[in-house]
Amino acid sequence: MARATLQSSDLCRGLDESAIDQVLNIGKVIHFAAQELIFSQGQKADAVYLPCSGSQLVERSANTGQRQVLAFLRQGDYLGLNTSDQFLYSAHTLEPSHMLRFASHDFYDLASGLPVLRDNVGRISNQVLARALDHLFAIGQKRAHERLAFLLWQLWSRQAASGRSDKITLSMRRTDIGDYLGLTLETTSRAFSRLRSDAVIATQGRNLVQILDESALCALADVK
Amino acid sequence: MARATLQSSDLCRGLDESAIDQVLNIGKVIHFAAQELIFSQGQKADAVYLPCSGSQLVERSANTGQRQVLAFLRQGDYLGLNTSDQFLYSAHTLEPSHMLRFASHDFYDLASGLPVLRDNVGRISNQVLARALDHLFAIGQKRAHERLAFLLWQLWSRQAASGRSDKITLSMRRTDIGDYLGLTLETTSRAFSRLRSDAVIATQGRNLVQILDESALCALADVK
DNA sequence: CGCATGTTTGACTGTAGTCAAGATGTGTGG
DNA sequence: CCACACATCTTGACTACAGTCAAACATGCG
Repeated sequence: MARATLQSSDLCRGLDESAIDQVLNIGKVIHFAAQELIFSQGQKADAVYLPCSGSQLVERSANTGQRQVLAFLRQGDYLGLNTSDQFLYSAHTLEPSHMLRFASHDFYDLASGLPVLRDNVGRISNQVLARALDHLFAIGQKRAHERLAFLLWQLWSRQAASGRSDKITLSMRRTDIGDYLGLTLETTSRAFSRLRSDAVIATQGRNLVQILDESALCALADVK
Repeated sequence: MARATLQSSDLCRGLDESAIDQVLNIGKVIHFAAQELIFSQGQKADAVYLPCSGSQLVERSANTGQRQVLAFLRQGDYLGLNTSDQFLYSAHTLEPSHMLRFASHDFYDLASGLPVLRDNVGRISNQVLARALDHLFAIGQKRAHERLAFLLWQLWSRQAASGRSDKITLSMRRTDIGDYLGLTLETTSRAFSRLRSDAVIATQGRNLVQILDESALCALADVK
């Protein structure tokens, strides 16, 4: 599983088999239960993680109890790559997950000897920033149901990269979505209802969303 | 001016004089008038800039006319460092400004031969991301006057790095502040009034803010 | 089946947005 | 140097969107 994750990752794009072996060599697959803490905000940033299976959540919380969810992760994403010496956020799993873990010093030592890997890390940093800017725009400028459309489009387009389907399975709660979008869970729920009644999406159970009108979703999300 | 900017920059931290000369060699100081465009969103990202004087604004706008201000810059900041092949945002000056400009290929060629410079670029990327996450948290979770406190604290603590003073000169309009904080200019203005009546700040003219109660400002901004 | 957890909906409140008028700066030309 | 005109900012009145509190409704697990 670890090898498959690496081979299909942007991180190892352009690396030959032997280089991938070197990367694999310093990593270790760890299993986490659902809702298990991976690391905490403020903790020494001593590791880099690659999700191999399951889904994870990245969040920042304040003394005041407020919480901002920063990202939802899955296979193909990265965790802990762009940190100073302390983690600026916490991460925990949503579903049971396998994560490929690298000790930071091992990882950066290896990267400094593999220019391709090093460049990939830089490229990924840029992607992470680009995503943060999209997120910022959505939260700062859009209305509730548009923000939800933005998230659904994000989730959908990222999973579409693997297998084409008009369905999304949500592994997070409404509260998590709300905290990602800067909304309460009630407003989030109403946003779901609105997209449903506007026939943009349909839902089966709590966690399965079907996209009925892709172009409407894009328009609301203001993408493409 | 360019040399002084570089010497005091995080970008050139740890570089010796000859290395700084090399950097200086590939750069060129350009002067911009107030409110002049530096580059546009979508344009090929062919340059990196360092503000030497004046102040600048980074923004993203949508087809719908909505605008999110992403950052206010001044000496000590960076512009265009963390981009893919196209700029993901536009930048223009607020005041007349001198900017040190590097062609991207020159800059990255040089960086690949100077490990210290390369590492500094990575560190700066992380700072940029860290700031974006702070921004995200503020917009997603705080109320209007708290968001303004957050911005004032940011501006104040960054200028405090140079010379200690309890005053901040704002080079941007209320609209710009509103678009940075995800508020309208009217709400922004009311937030100023509120901080004023709560004796957190005082204002002299439109653009000069005096910080009366630093601890209240920090508490509202939820920092430190 | 029953309970716990999570979600939806309803009624009401509060914060920020909109529209509009008035005040305060800022720059220019007489 | 003053007067005027334009920009920008502030304030007010009203509206709309999202937040709060609360109850009813699902869903899933033991």
